[in-house]
Amino acid sequence: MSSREPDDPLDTPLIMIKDRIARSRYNLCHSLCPSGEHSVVSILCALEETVKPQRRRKKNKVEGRNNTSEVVMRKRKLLSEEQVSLLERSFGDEHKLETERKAKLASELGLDPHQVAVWFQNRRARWKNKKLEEEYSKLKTQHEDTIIEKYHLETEVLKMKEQLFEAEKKIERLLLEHKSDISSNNSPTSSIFSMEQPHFNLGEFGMEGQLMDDNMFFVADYQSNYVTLWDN
DNA sequence: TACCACTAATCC
DNA sequence: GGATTAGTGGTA
Repeated sequence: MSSREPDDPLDTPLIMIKDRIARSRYNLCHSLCPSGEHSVVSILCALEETVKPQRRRKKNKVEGRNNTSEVVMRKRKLLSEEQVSLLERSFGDEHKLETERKAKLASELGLDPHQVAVWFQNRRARWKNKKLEEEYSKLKTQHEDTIIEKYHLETEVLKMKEQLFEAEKKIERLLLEHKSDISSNNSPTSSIFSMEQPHFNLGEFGMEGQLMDDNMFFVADYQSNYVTLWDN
């Protein structure tokens, strides 16, 4: 009576075999990607992509004379206009084809039920491709519109930044002027905000400003009456 | 078993 | 060369 080796697969529980396969997968991936940057699944998928076998269809063969097999070209029968028309109408009603409907259609068309099934299969594929193309062109248009809008917004932001920069420069210049006025003991500038505080005309930026103290500048927006304060 | 993706074969 | 028909293998 011969006893099996302890490592005989037949003696190994299924769970242990699965565990070994998992560990082998991990070791393989680790050797391919030691940094662990790519997941086991992504590496396996990539490997499968690269070694994906091309499916080659065998040519139809028939038994020839003297038991030799001959390669024959498959004859493809084009459907008549009436057949296609009825199939199209049926497809328009419902893209799926139940067994009963298939048999009924096949008998009405004088076709093999398998031919009807294949026709529906191919028709669904054509329909899906068309939908994808439509969806693609819709998304492409949306994308192009978004790019144009982004460009306009970016241009606007640049203009506004320029305006802001100019306004800040002017404020700085006026503050300096104000300080030099004080030091030379001149009388205070008139203001719409207050008679005591210095007022700055920033009309070209759509606003006017007033110095509240050494660290605070008060700005009124003409158009929206919105009032802002910021630290100088 | 029906369905799908992919492909080959064929027609026009 | 595009459209159509049909074979093949994988999957739920």
